[in-house]
Order: sequence, then C-alpha cells, then structure tokens
Amino acid sequence: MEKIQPRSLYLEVADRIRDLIEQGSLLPGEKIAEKALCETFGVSRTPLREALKVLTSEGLVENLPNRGSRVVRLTRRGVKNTYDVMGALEGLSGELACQHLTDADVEEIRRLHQLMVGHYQRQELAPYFEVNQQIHECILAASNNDVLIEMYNNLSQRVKRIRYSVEMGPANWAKAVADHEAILEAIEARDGKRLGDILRAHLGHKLEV
Amino acid sequence: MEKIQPRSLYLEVADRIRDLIEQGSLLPGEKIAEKALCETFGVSRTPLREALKVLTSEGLVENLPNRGSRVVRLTRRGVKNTYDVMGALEGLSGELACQHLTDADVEEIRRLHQLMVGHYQRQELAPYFEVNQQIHECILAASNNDVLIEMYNNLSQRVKRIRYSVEMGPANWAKAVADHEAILEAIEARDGKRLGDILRAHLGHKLEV
DNA sequence: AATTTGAATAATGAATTCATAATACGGAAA
DNA sequence: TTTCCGTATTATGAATTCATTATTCAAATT
Repeated sequence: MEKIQPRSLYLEVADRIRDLIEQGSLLPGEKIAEKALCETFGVSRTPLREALKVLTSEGLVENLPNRGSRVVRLTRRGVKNTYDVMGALEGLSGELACQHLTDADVEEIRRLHQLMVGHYQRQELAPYFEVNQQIHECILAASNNDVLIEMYNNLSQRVKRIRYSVEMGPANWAKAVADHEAILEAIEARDGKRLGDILRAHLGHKLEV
Repeated sequence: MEKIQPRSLYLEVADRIRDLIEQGSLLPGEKIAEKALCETFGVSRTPLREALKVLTSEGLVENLPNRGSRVVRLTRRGVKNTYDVMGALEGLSGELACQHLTDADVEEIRRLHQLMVGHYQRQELAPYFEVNQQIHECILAASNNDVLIEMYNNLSQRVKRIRYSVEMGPANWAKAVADHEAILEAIEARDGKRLGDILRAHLGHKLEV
C-alpha cells in the first residue's frame, strides 16, 4: 500500500512556475505579474507569493521590494560561476560514488555509456544529451548524499533553460566522449580520486562554448 | 550619498528566525508556533509564514503539511553529508582564489595565519576558531564566485549551531594547524590545484570527532 | 517641444478573515 | 484503571481585504 502524501499548494505552484521558466514561457528579466498567474493557476495570491519567495531563495527569481518579481537574467559570468560549482559537486559525487557503487550499478553505467557512444557515432545530438545526463545522474544518485543531490539539482535547474541552446562543436563533442571513456575506466577501477578529478574538469569543457 | 534600500519584512523575519535557531532559542525538532512568533516579532502571520517557507527551502526548517513547521533535526549522517559538500566547495574556492589573490590578500592571510598559530600555541580555542574562520572566509571571498559563496554560506548556516559543540582533541587540533601550514604554502605559491586538494581533505579531519 | 508635476490607476505588502485539519480534553464503555 | 470515541479547542492553509507604494497618463510650465 502506497502512502498518499499531501503536498502544500505553494509547492505545487512553485513547481509549475519552475516549469514555465524552464520551457521559456516566462523569459529572463520578465516581470511576473501576480494577478495574471493567479488566474492561470486558479489560486489566490497567498500561495503564489509564497512560491515566489521559495523560487527567489532558489535563485531562479529575484524580488524587488514593492516592484514585484522577475525571472533572473543569466549573465555569462553567472553561468560560469554556476558551472564551476557544479563541476566541484560532480567531482565530489564521483569520489563518493566509488565508495558505494555496486557491480550492478557499474554494469548499468557501462550499458548507458555504450548507448551514448552509439549516439555519438551516429551524431544524434538530442539522444546523446539525454543518455549523457542519465549517466551523471547515476553517479550523483550513487553518491548517497542527499545534501549534494539537492544542491546539484538546484544549480542544474538554474541553468537548465540555456543548456539546450548550447551549441557543441565537433571538437568539444569528441573531447566530451573521450572524457567519458576515462570516466568509465575510473568507475570500473573504483578510483574515486581519479574520477573526481576527471569530473571536475569535465564540465569546464562544456563551458568553453 | 548612500542609497537607502528597502528590505522586505519577510526577509527581516527570516533573519531573526535564523538567529533564534543559531543561538539555540529554537531547538532542533521543536515545533515552531506561528502565533507565538508573530507576537514576539510584532508582525502578522503572512510575512512570518513567507519567512518559514524560505527557511524551509534553505534546509533549516521542515514543513509538514497541516502540522506546521519544525526546526530540522541534524542527524550524524546529515552533518557528514553537509561537511562533505562544504569540503568540495572549499576546494573549489581554493582553486579559484589562486587565480584572483593579490599580493595584499596573501599578506593578509599570512598575518591571520600567524595570529591563528599564536592562539594555537597558547591553546586559546575560541579565538583560534574565530581567526580560522576568517582565513577560510578570505579564501572564499577571493574566489570571486558569488554562487559558490551563497551555497557555502547556506550549508555553513545549517551546521553552525553544532559547530561550537565540536570537541577538538589535541591530535586533531595539531593536524588542523599542520593543514594550515600547507594551505599557506600553497597560497604563496599560487598553486590552485594543490590548495584545492588540501582544502577538500581539510574539512574531513574536523569531522572525525 | 521637452520636461516636470500631479492626479488616477494598478500592483504589491501585509493584516485580517474564513475554512479545514489536527490536537486536546472529557466522558463513556470495557 | 485503561482505552476508545466524540466534542471543543486550537492551529494551520488559503482567500480576502486594506494600506501603501509604484506606475501611467494628462496637463501645465519652461
């Protein structure tokens, strides 16, 4: 029997707004009109405003007193800062994952890796990204550190809406795949230190675009 | 002429509640009665509840639907997870700081370092911690990465209330000071990679208590 | 014509009110 | 006495209301 867990309205609203930002319905720098959103969601201003406060502390929205809320505008510098931190967190996830990964986990990652390489060889960009992300999520989950996971997901959310627009040149792509070969090797060797170092550097490559 | 910047009431309230948690007026696991807090702060429930939502997303408070808010109870595991992430972030701060530190910055850190060693030799625990923290804050600030600073401060806030209760044995203390010697050397050499590695390991030592 | 002033309008911030769910209490039954 | 059930009380969730601050737009002045 599965538990039913009541979720607060403001969390629901926050999820919905996150979706709107991610999919681009709310653009960076755009003013968030409370009244309009209340009508689209069919809720009053109270839970909506609570949701906006949460999103503000998550870094997705900014709140100017008496002037309402806006979707934060991503600067080049801000994105670089975010990627740097994500890189550090990925590095940690790798180190920790090596302490927890079961043989089955490794097998699963190997499968995903080969799948990803296939997409690379056939130059299928979208599926490549999809599987690529799954691999990193596997490692992250295997870290067994929920604080880490929470932080990473938060940062990931902040830059998610631009990730799709990242154009990946052939040289960068090749480098990324090469990185992943090394990642797989380090995982199979359960070499946490090495995996950490690779992952820390890995994200940096993406950024050079 | 300095600008006056209006701060929202809910942010003010959030600060106050953070203080209450940090200084131990609100104990872990304790239920937060909204009405009582409203009276002590002299505000209505609306801004108070908004503040509680912010603190929830910061990880200081948990929110059980229809059952109110509680101060989160720190588990051994949770603290370890937090320290692990903080270590990773400190490592990054070291790497980045080496790219930005001016000679004056280094001089300042050297001064603090010697001050700290003095406190160690005289076995003055509280001042030691104080200066120790200043050094790490110096490095963090020099990272020039506000996302990093924000994340670190958040995590730091979560464990701040137990940090004082950490008993430091003489062996651990000696190890910490030895670490700091290496930290200073790496800084003077502007060796980001090495500084990062040291800082990543540094926090781990504190935790073994 | 451009800029400034002021009134009207709209939006936000915060208190209040209402509805609903949880807790506390008291009595009845085992 | 202990346990169970039902009512009363309290607290929380959410909508509404009120007050205050921005914004808009028209008129007046330079």
